[in-house]
This record gives sequence, C-alpha cells and structure tokens, in this order.
Amino acid sequence: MAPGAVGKSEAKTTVSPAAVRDAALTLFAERGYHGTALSQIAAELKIRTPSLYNHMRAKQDLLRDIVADTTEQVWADYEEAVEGVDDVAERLRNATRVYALRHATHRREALVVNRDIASLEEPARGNVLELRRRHAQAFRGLIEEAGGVDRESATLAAFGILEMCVSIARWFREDGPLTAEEVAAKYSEYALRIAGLA
Amino acid sequence: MAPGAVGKSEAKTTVSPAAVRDAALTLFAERGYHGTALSQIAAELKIRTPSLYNHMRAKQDLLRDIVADTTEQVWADYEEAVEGVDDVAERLRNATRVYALRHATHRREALVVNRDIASLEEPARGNVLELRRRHAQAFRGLIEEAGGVDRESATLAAFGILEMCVSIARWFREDGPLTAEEVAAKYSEYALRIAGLA
DNA sequence: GAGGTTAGCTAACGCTCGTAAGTAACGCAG
DNA sequence: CTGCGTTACTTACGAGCGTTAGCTAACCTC
Repeated sequence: MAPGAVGKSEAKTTVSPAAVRDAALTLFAERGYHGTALSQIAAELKIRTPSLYNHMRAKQDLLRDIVADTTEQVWADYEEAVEGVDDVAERLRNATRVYALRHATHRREALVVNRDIASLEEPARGNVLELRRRHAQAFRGLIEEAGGVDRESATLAAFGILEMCVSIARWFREDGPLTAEEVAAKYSEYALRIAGLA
Repeated sequence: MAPGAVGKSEAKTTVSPAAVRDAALTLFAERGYHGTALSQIAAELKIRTPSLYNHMRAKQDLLRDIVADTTEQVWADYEEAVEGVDDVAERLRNATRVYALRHATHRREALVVNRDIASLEEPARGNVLELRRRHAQAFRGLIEEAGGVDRESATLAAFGILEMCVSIARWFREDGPLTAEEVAAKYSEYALRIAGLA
C-alpha cells in the first residue's frame, strides 16, 4: 500500500508527507524558510523532529516542492485563461482574474513563493525564475498588443498589475467582506484601467 | 571625538556604525534577516565577526533601526506630500508619487521592511505595524473622500495602489530606461485610474 | 502467529550561529 | 612622552540547527 495513504477507515492519527508539507507551508508563510525550524514543523504535527524524516528527504525539498508546484500551476492557469479568447482586452482581463484569484485562494503558497525564492537552491531556482519570466513577458505582450500604451509603459504596467495581484495574498481574508471571486473581478478591472483600456 | 567620525583626511580604513548598517542593509535585502549571518556582514567589511560588536549592540538592533527609520520616513513623506494641497485627487497623486519614489530610490530598505517585519521583535514590531496601518488608512481615506468609488472598493484600491508601489523595489534599476521620477509619475497616474479619478 | 514494513522514539553527530572576554596595536590629548 | 580611548584580533561559550543511526512497538499480509 502506498505510504501515508490511509485505508477506508480514516484518521489513523499517523502523519503523511502531505501533512508535513502543509504544516511547512503554513510556517514558511508565517516566518519564512530560514525563520522556520524543523522542530516547529514537528511540533505542529505533534511528533519529534527526526520523525519528520519518515515523510520527507530534506528541508530544502519541502521548499522546492511548494515553490515549483505553485509556479507551474500559475503558468497553467494563464494558458487556460487566454486559450481560445480572441479579444485581447478580454485575454488580459482573464489572465489577471485567474492570477488574482490564485493569490486569494492560495495565500500561503503565494507568500512563500514571493518571499523565499532566494532560499531555493539551484537548479530549482533557475527553473522557477524562468517560468516567472515567461509569465511576466506574456502579460507585457498582452498589454502591448492591446495598444493602449507605448512599449516602455507596457513593461511598467505589467509589473504593476502582477504585483498588485501578489499583494492580495497579504491582506485577503476568507471571512472578509468580499469573496475571492469578487476581489479578482475588481482587480482585473483595475488591470484594464492601468493598461489604458478602460 | 565621535566614534567612527573620520577627521578631515578621509578613509582611515576603519569601520563605522553606518558602514555596518549599510552592509547589513544590502545583505538583508538580498537574503533576508534570518538568511544573513553576521559573519557575512563582517566579510563584506573585511573584518572578523566579533569586531562588529565595536559598532553595534546586537543583530536584532540592525534590523530594528533599518525598519523603524524607514517606516518613519515613509510617514513623513506622506505628511509632507499632502500638506497644504486642497484638491483631493492631487493629494492622492502626491502621496502615491512620494511613496513610489521612495521605493525606487531606497530599494534595499523597502525590500527589508516588506520581507522581514515578521522577524522584528516587540515592541518595535508593534510600533512599525501601527505606523503602516495609519499610512494605509490615510490612503483609503483619500480615495473615499475623492468619491470615485464606494467604501469597500476604496479599501481594495488602497491596498492595490500601495502594493503596486512596493513592487517597484523589486524590479527598478537605476541604470534602466526610466528614472525614478518618471516611474513615480507613471504610477501615481495609475493610482488615479484605479481610484476612478481618471 | 511469524516476518516484513512502517512510523514513532532517543541519542548523538558536526556544524554554524550570535555573543562574550581578554589582549595587542594604533592615534590623539595632555 | 605618557596614557587613554578606540578598533580589531583570537579564543571560546552555549545554544540551536539539520541530519543520521539505531531501537522499539504497532500494524498488514500470509
């Protein structure tokens, strides 16, 4: 049987790799990678520190998995969002909406990615940065293509829009007055204004 | 004579508290507070680690000074920017401009403040957060007062504008195609659009 | 009910960290 | 010239880190 996969009768009180990753995610988001000790992750799971090694290979692997998976999902979101949409303004709106939405619904992942990329070792770091660059350039391309602003401003606007979305992870609360979808709709509207399309 | 204050003939090859703080600032901005060891700061200054203690009291003090000073200057910028300006849209433009400008001209400070506030110990942490809250609420107040959007959207817009400016510290380069002033002008224009005033 | 697998434990490792103490060299004030 | 203040040095400490090894007890399969 696959390790950690609990059978029909649930809740065997045993820790799984996914549980370790989830605890790490919470703590990394709160205190940062270097600010989090394995002993704290273990405490969260109510086991001793060395027992963690039954479910992971190294601390760095936890960070790598979190950052790599998240970055790939961001790119997948983007591709799906613009696929088959003809109007360029609508492509920009969709791309911004899914990006904003992810930052509202996956706050911890977003915080870790944006704070601890520097703590990621090569070659993972290079791969992640490459994917991010591709995403940012795709955004800039959309804004240029839309034609509301000149080329230099497009770069500026792209950075502004992306980072505005990233910021959502810092203040959004699930029990707040607005749902994630509402916030995403607002911010994609802001994006069009910044790009000179509204 | 004041310690570290070099006489008329400059460059006595001796390290000053300001030099330690500057080296710490650079490294904190690059690798984060917990990711930076005092040994690295010492290496940057070409002295041994314990010699740092001739110019500082503790590592935490370096962080506290950097973050506290920067936060206070941000607030001072704001007050000066809105002082005596009647038109509310112009107040918003000015406030955004100086905030953006500071993030372009003090990139390292901005990166540290936005990344390592969690590593700041009390009571400094509380004080800083209080000042930041005041600044954010002032922005929200400006947007509400301007009346381009409803109250809930004002909060959203304020966060978006502020974080858009913060992002400048992440990509701005002094030798890039745009000056800090040009970027600040652009972003304060974006702010007005987000606030529904353009 | 025996054998193998798993997940927990304790103990211990090598390392690096931030910090303290004591000492030698240098420069200015008397 | 003498003496004091300053700065950097070496040495050392205690603590905490990530990680490894080895044991034990529980469970799953047959």
